[in-house]
Amino acid sequence: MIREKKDEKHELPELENVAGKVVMRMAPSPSGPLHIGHSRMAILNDEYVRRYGGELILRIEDTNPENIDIEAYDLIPQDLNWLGVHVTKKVIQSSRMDIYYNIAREMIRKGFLYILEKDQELFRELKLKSIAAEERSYSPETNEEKFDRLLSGYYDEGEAAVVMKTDLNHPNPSVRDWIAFRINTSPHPLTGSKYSLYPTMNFSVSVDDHLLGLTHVIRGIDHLVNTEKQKYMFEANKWKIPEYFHYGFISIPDTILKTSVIKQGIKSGKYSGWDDIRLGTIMALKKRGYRPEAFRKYWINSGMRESNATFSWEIFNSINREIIDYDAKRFFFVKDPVEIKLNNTGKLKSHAAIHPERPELGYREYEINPDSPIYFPSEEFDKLGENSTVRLKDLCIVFKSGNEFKYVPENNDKKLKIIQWCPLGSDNIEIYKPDGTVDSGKIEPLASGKNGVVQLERYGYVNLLNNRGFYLHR
RNA sequence: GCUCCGAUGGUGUAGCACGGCCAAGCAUUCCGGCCUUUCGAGCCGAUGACUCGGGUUCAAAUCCCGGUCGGAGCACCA
Repeated sequence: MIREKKDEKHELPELENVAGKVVMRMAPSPSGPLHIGHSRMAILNDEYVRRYGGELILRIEDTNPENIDIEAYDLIPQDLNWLGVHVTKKVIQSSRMDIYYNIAREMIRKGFLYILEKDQELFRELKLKSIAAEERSYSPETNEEKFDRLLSGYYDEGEAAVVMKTDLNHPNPSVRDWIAFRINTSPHPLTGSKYSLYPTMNFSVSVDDHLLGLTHVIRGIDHLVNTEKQKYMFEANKWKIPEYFHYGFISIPDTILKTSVIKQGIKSGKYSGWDDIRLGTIMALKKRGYRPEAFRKYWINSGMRESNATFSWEIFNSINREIIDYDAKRFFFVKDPVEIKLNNTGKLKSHAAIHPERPELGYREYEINPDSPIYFPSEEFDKLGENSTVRLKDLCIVFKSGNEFKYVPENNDKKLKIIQWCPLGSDNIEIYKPDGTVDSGKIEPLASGKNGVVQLERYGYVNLLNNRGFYLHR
């Protein structure tokens, strides 16, 4: 159904230097589940692997024991799976510590790494002046000895580190002799206190990108400098350097994404969980009724530009609406209902399509007895002037008279305001909105017990879930 | 401050690597009209952009230089 649409434009650009298949990766840190920003890197990588064939590696980067949420190891793959991202291989960095140690030892022997026993303030000052720390010229033997001491737990946090030799005259001070390993004695959720010497991201990423055979790396421009740092690793070891591409930042307006903020909010009871619909997590967006295809289409549409941009909920919603509309059944919802009499003398019958473009789905029909009131949105009622005529959608025409309506027979006036209503016996429902507010009211009987995305006419698309509603978008 | 990146309508993009086919395409929003017993969908129409200044050239959104603005990095985080 969705596939039939003609998406003539909006294709991702070709990658450079593709020789046959590609190997790509996404590398989240396990601090929490994925949010909409992460979905971009996941989908972009997935798209290219689909196009060229090859492997898509999920590499969980958990070399900083202080920034790990154990739940994330499961939540991340779940989110990716829901997004339709096809991971062919999963790697967890904390299970590869020996690999990093072995390569480090090799590099120490070759003189590419040295052990620093100096406080970081001084080290940083020296780097700013392009001056070598005295340890830089120590022999490989001395360094290997110290490395063993480092591994044995001889040093405490901050007392020593392993440094990658680069170029002390590099114009960017942070590229000069960067830290390759540091000590962190916090317990690791997966490995406990087995290790205390952890590689920094620039070291482990380089090693893994090489060992896993990455051909292309696409990542955000925040990694531009890291790419430069990592190239020193590749050059020192004579490894083949992957193709890099850096895309610009997308700022996502009006959306709570920061893991630390969310975590704090969950803890304090402000948010109900990772899927609280006020959040920008994949789980929350799923709960509201966004479709995975919408994410994919949006990110392909917005491409891989290096300039920064703003995420457009407008466009995202429009894409999603196109996907869901065909399957969204129509129902009436009356917010803040008031009971209003129609003063009809005979029975009235309503006749409304379940989906205006799909008559085969049938109709929603209700009978309104004489003297029986209906539910009507109070706000709309208050706005109506005395004697003004409106059409109760799919039911009849009425005019306002005091606190009641007066029934009038059909007329030919096509320009009447049309307003939804609900029959007596409708269920109560609460609709939770992303801004944190809740709309409560009545939903027509035929909708009761339904789950999934529906369109509440003149109100918006809502995901129904166990007799509650979660607002999707207009 | 230093290093590095970027700049097309309200928003998101196409085009720029090989200057002319671009008095700039598409999507979305807004506005108007049609259709319609939804403020959804559909149809028609309208408004709206190449950051600025120089240069090269017969010709520049596309190449060069400078300014401006925006962003990223300057961690023993990723």
